[in-house]
Amino acid sequence: MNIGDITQRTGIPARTLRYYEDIGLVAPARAENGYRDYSAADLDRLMLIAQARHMGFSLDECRRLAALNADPGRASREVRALAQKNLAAVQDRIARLRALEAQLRALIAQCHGDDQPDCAILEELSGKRP
Amino acid sequence: MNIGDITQRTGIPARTLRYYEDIGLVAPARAENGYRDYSAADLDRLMLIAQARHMGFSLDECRRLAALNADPGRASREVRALAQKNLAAVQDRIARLRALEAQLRALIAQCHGDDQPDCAILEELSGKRP
DNA sequence: CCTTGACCTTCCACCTGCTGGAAGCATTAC
DNA sequence: GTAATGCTTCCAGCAGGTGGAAGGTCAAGG
Repeated sequence: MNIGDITQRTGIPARTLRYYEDIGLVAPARAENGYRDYSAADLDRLMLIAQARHMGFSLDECRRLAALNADPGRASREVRALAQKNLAAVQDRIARLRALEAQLRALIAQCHGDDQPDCAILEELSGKRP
Repeated sequence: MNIGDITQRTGIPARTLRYYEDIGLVAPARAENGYRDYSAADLDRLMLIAQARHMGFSLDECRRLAALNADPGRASREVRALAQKNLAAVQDRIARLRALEAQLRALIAQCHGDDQPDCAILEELSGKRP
């Protein structure tokens, strides 16, 4: 299959597929004419990668997931550990963002938001308030 | 003040302060010896920027916040609008991450996580399940 | 007075995960 | 035959920094 077919089936832009080859995430064969010639296995691998990306896995984690997927002797423990690491990272980010949200809300609530220059947000940010 | 003093007072690494100068976010004077010579106003500006970065504002938003802070004729409406745009972005990211979290939890719950190779996570990700 | 160590300077490259454009072949459609 | 896609490569950039090398400066101690 040509790169365009893979794009259609995985939703990954051609550009990104070339990038994935650059970083060694996938290694399609080449046809006589120099075009990338993706095998069914390449497609499978890229499908997995596309899904994993949607689930927030980093490219490096995708690489490991693809390796595990291709390894018949794998232990599902390893896969689960990767997923749990990812979950923890996601939860951490959520926690941080929620704290941020609360702070922003508080800031916004204090600002009049009118034509006048006095602004509680700027006061807070520039540390002019204790 | 030297760059090290600013680092101590703002918590922004010297490296990053130089970067901020490169992108025109701050423009300290230079001493005879070529060292950056930050004024009190520069420090104030960087304090604001450091706080705004903590609140998730982009560098471009920081630039605008700093400009508003320095403008006595500003309308607090503008500051508030910036903050609200940021809040909306944060909320959007939280929503996405929460959806992700739920998906990851579901995946993890289905995987045995033992020595065996069969793994619900890989099955889901590689689309071997409907 | 000299040396040591901390601090400062510049430059250039690298990180993640792409994305954009230009220039140039190959293939396909009409 | 030619025009529109589709493919190739390379180079360059986005955010927001971080890392290292090579070198100038300054303050303190012996």
